[in-house]
Amino acid sequence: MNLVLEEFLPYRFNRLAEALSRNASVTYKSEYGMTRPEWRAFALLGQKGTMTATEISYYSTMHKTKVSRAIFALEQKRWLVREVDENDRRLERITLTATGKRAYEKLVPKMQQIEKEMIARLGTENSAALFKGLAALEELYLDRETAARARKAG
Amino acid sequence: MNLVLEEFLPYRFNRLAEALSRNASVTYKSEYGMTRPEWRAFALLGQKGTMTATEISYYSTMHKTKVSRAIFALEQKRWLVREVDENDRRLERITLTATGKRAYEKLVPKMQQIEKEMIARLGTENSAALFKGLAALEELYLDRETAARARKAG
DNA sequence: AGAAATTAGTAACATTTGTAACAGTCTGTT
DNA sequence: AACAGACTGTTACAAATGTTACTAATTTCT
Repeated sequence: MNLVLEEFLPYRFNRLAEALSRNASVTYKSEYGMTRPEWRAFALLGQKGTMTATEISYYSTMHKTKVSRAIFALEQKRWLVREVDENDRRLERITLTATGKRAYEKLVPKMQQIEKEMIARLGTENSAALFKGLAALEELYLDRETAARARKAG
Repeated sequence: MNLVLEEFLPYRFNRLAEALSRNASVTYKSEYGMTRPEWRAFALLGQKGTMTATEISYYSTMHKTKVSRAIFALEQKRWLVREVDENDRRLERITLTATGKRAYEKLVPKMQQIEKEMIARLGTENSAALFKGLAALEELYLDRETAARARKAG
C-alpha cells in the first residue's frame, strides 16, 4: 500500500510535458507573443497549408473553441486569412498570409533547434530508448487514427 | 523548413500526458469525486504522512494557491485535518483523518493496478526503453533537486 | 420536396487556473 | 525592543479553459 507520486507514470508525464513545453514556449512566447494554442494552430497551418478550423482541431487535439480563439488571435496579428468555402459555405478555408509565412519561416528553425539540442543532450542511446517507448505508448493510448498518424510520421 | 507538429517532442509529451491522466483520473474522479490537484495532494499525504502546504506544493509541483484549494476541498470531505504548528504558528501540519486513510488504502491499489496494466500492455522491452528515456529526460529537464528525488525514487 | 438530423464555427456562461496583494508570523539586525 | 525583510497560507482579481447553447448551412431520410 505504498504509492510514490514521483514514480507514478501519469504524474511523471505531466511534469515532463510541462517542463518541455515551458522550455519550448520561451521562444514563441517572448519573441512572437504567441500562446500555446496559437503556436499549435500556426505550426499546423505552416505545415499543411490551407485548413479548416475542424481540421486544425483534429490534428492539434484541441477543442474547437480553443481553436476558434487561437485563429481569431492569429487573424488579429494578420498572420492568417479566412475565406468561406464556396462549395460548403459552413467551412472557412484558413491560410497563412505572406506575413504569417515569413514568421513561420523564421520561427520553425528556432523550434527545431530547441528540439535538436534536447535530443543531443539526451544522447543517442537515451533518445532512441525514449522514442521507442513513446511510440509504443502512443500506439496504446492514442485513439487508433491518431496513433496511425503518429506512427506513419515516424 | 518543415516542422511536423505530431513529431514535435513537447507536443507528443503533452498529448500523451493528457491521455494517461485521463485514463488514470477515471477512477479517482468517478469513484471518489476528486480532481487532479486533490488526488496529488491526497497521494502525497498518504505517502508521507503529516505535511505542510508548502511541502505538498514542492513535491507535487503545483502552485501554492492550487494546493490551498485542493486542501480545502479535502478538508470539506473530512479526509484531512490541519493543526497549527506551535513552534511556528505560520505553518499548518496537515494529516489524513482515519476516513481519509481508509479512502487512501482503497484507492491506491486501484491506481497501482492502472499503472501496472499500462506497463503490462507495453511489454517488458518497451517499458524498459520508456523508463530509461524518461529518467534521462528528468535528469536534464527537471531542476536539480527534483531530478535527484526522481532518480533516487528509481 | 420538406422535415429531421448533422456539421462548422461562434458566443454565452461556468469553472479552473494563474497573478498580485494581503494578514499574520517569524528572523535578523541594530 | 523595534524595525526591515522574509515566509506561510488565503483571498481578490484577471485570464484561460471547458461546457452548453446557438446560428447558419448542409445532408439524410421519408
